[in-house]
Amino acid sequence: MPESRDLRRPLEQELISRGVRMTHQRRLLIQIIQGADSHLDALALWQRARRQDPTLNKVTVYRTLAMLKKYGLVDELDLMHLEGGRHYYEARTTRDHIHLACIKCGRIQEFESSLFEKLKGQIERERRFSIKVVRVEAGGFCDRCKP
Amino acid sequence: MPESRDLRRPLEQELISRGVRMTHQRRLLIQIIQGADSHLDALALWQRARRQDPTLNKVTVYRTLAMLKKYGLVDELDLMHLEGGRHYYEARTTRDHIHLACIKCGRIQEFESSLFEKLKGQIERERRFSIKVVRVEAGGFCDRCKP
DNA sequence: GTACTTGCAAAGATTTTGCTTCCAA
DNA sequence: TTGGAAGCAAAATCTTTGCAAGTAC
Repeated sequence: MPESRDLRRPLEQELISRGVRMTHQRRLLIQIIQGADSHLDALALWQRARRQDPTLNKVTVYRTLAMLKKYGLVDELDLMHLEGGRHYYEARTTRDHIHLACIKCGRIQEFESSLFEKLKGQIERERRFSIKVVRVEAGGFCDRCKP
Repeated sequence: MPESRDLRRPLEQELISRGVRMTHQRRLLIQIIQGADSHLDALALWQRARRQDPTLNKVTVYRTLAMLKKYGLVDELDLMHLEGGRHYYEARTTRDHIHLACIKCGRIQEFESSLFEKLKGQIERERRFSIKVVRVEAGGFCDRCKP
């Protein structure tokens, strides 16, 4: 899966270099996404953004997320819909990873694996399918919650 | 990932053996899910069911799907939300598989792989995470749509 | 200045809930 | 007979759209 974009580059630079207009709303939202400790959904992102700019509208959050998704700068996750049907977002990193969602405590773990990379390669080769985004989510019991 | 239930057993038998009440609505919905050629969402399932029983309510479809999901008899898919935020369902089969969604033509392919089985094993071992459901979805260009 | 973006209000899409009636076991 | 299930209507949740006003470049 060749990837020309340098994913370590901050989102703002990335957007500017693509000719996307930088508004202060976008700058704020991007900053929150990049600095987030956990996976945020639109509502959580909006709530954090409002602390800095109370006039920022929820619609702007949705539109900004759609824009970032369009440019492949964020990944959209379901995290097994442990609570409601919302989507979660994370800035795309250099390496794909798997999300493990504990159905008991709700903890989300991330997991990287060369087997995963091999699996992607296998799909691309055997199906001649060009992967643009890939999402792996597992639901189950984490080590702390295992019966 | 040990799996005690015999997944080849028809859904109806499976439900009865679990003491679930069999209504004619459930029988009809299960039959459609098992015989479906493609992945159905709640609306599509309802539309097909209504051809046989015009009084069957959409809410019953949602409740039946929730029940089947609870018992682990169907898997819920997003298929990369190529069109809207709906969920798709498929009867659980003996072997997990990966869904490949073409972002150009919308075609959904399924892919089985021993690498995938190995990957699950690795997760269970290294994280001591007990996987109950796993969902792998890739979006990209299929062989017919590749530029 | 101009085209793109925002805020606001409203609508749209999908799913869930409350409650009464009905039916499978 | 009786507790669980279905139907109906209404609500809840999450997201998108139309349009006037604002703003980055």
